Amino acid sequence: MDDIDRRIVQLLQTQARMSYAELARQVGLTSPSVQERVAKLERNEVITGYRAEINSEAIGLGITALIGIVTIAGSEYADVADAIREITEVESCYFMAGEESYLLKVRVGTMAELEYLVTRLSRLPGVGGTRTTIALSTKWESRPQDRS
Amino acid sequence: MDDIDRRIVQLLQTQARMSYAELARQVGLTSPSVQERVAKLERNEVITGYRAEINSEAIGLGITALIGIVTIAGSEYADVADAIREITEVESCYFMAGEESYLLKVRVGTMAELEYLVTRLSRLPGVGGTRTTIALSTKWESRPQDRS
DNA sequence: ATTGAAAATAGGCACGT
DNA sequence: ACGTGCCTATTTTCAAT
Repeated sequence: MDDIDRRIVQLLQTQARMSYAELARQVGLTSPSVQERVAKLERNEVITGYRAEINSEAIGLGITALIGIVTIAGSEYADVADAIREITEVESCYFMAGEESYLLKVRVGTMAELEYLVTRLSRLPGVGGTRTTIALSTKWESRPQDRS
Repeated sequence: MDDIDRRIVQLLQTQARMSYAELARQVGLTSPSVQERVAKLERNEVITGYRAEINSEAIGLGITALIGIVTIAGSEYADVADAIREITEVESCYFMAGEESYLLKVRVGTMAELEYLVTRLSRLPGVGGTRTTIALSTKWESRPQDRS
């Protein structure tokens, strides 16, 4: 991980479809060299994937909510996570320090769907309670970190 | 937005660097047709960007935390958001319903950096208080929604 | 450095309005 | 007749080794 690697990562973080040729021009190497570096970054799991960013409203998922999950004492944390994983509306899942063991970011199309989602979550084995807050707007999301 | 568009979106959501040629094969169209569709999806802001997913630990940002921000009555919400935006450690920022007006997802390398970050946030004009919780682990993040 | 593949672009055809 | 969406054909650029 030298400066050039960092520069490559930085470029791909915001323009993941950039060609190797273009990357090469920007970092001052040849295309094969850059290909080799990117392959190595992928192999070392510095780069773990490439995603198109989708406007969720455009695909009928206009509501974003955060749901804290309080687990029941004595339940297996991993089992709770596995159960939550089955629920496709849960875009992100963090195991947290604090009273709420999990924090979920979810997306749904309607309030009715959110209600249904919360009831499904609250019925999962090991789940003692939920606390839902709604995002009125997303100011920004998944902004790349500038560690350069 | 027909079924083919949805399929293209779905493919790019998980493999953003897939070539137009490969996309074309998968959806049963020619490469130029797919290019045209993708260009239109970008123009209509259904696809808003392409990002490489980076293993944050690998770039020295091993700590993920969530910070709720209580704003002071009478302060301009937008100004608070603008001030927060200047802080690069804040990867996501949601304007929330509830007591905490903003919820931030932040990444730092060390606890000392987190402490410094929280103090900077708490000093911003309009910020009345902060509540920080730490992610012990990320089970998953930015998982694509299956609206297909 | 070379070869095959893909991207980009232009032009035309068919369909539906 | 016009816009739309797909195709083919060609040139240029890129990927891969």
